[in-house]
Amino acid sequence: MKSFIETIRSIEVESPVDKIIGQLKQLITSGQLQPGDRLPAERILAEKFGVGRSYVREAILKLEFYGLLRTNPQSGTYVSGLSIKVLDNIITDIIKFNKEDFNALLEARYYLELDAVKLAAERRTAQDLVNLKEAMIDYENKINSNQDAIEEDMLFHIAIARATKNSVIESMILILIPDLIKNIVESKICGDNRGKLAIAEHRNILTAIENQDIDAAENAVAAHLNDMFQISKAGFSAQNIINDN
Amino acid sequence: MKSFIETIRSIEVESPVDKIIGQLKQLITSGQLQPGDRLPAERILAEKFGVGRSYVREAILKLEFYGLLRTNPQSGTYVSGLSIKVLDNIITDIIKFNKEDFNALLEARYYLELDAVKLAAERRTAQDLVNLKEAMIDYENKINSNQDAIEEDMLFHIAIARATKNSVIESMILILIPDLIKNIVESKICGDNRGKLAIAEHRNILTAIENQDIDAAENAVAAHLNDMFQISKAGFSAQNIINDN
DNA sequence: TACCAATTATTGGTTAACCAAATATAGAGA
DNA sequence: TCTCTATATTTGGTTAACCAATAATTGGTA
Repeated sequence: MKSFIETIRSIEVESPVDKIIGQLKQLITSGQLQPGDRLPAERILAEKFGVGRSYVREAILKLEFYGLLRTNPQSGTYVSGLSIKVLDNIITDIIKFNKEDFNALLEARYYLELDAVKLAAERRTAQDLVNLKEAMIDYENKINSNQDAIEEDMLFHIAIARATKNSVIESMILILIPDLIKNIVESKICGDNRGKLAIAEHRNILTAIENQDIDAAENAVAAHLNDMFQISKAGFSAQNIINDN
Repeated sequence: MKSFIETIRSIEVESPVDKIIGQLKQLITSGQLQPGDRLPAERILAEKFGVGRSYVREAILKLEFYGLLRTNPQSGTYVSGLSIKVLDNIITDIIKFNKEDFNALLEARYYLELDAVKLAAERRTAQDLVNLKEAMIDYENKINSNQDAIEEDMLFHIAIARATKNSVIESMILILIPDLIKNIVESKICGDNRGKLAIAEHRNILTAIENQDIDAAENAVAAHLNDMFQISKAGFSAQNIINDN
């Protein structure tokens, strides 16, 4: 009896929303709707598709999650660029959701940046090295004159992300880092001399990337991010103790 | 004048929807709402939050999109355990026009999943092992009876992501994997016997996670994803040759 | 003819009412 | 006391009407 029931396939009832999404996606990917174009009004679409407006709205909402569409209130719904940037919306959402889960954000950043620096060491171009060096020196100047160097620090890390030549990883880091650094500074996790210590660490990272020494690059970043990594690790351990009870 | 305009931050108007999402997410991550629990009815939530029901619906839709909730019509909205959206593979459909970005996505998935499995091996609970084993066996049954096993494959990988206990990494994988796997299968990048090969690979991954052998787990996933990794790697190499000219 | 202000029409946003399916309840019968 | 059935209630789904912001139109003025 069981073997028979196993063979029954679940009936795929394609909901009206999925049908609308499919058609809109088709219109966009086929080029009939270009980025910047305005979609017909929701009421018109509903009539054309022969469904209620709420279905159309739901479909549009979902496509907005992906960043495929952008809605301007009282004006219309527009096709936005269909590049890798569609992921940006999703990444932003994920980070927004997990704003409260600081440990998870720290940890994700740690591992992402380790991945990134390995790729950067492998693929960095001469231009990347110039950019990295520039960002590094800007940072050092600010620190040495006792100025705030948050932005410069960020730019150095972003320069690493750029050098990966991986647009997805770059986007993830680009979105994640500013959010994190803001939090780190506000919560004063780092002591006052952290900035000075970071100078040498940045130099180590750059040297390893320049030499295309992947292992050294990974170790250098791991050392640089170690403080934060320990915080997140401690957080997760605490979590586990709670769960084990 | 420009420097002045630069300092203006975009005003973060937290929409009612974002507030609701934040609160619901908190309830879930804090454990006050466990997987399988039913949320209060939409009308009740709307009243509690002091907003219209449509806002609540929109928030639920988004959380459903990110795999945190599951809605059963006329029954209620539940906190989701392992689940996937079988929605159209929108991300890959959009970016497959740009080969470079597609490779970047493959590569990002590769590194993300390596990170994930390391964390999973470290932190997996007994329940995680049960979930993983169940997902693995479901997959094997489907493959051995020559059935389509895309969904089961996805669920195995998502079970790994869940075992990381890192909601940021989990969310990213939850969004990327179904989209990618569906696309890979549909485009027949892999041969017909790929499914059978994957059985042994899945077993290796599970064993390593069970033994909390982090290195073995990483290697097992690397072996499992090697085909795709080679594709992305080849893409990046080709890119470099172009750049070097 | 060119420009501007007032008006009109159209847009997405929002609400409230209604629907059918799922569930909980109550009561009859064994 | 237990089980089953009929009923009532609750649920998410759906519709239609209304709202305010925007865009288009119109008419008048310089």
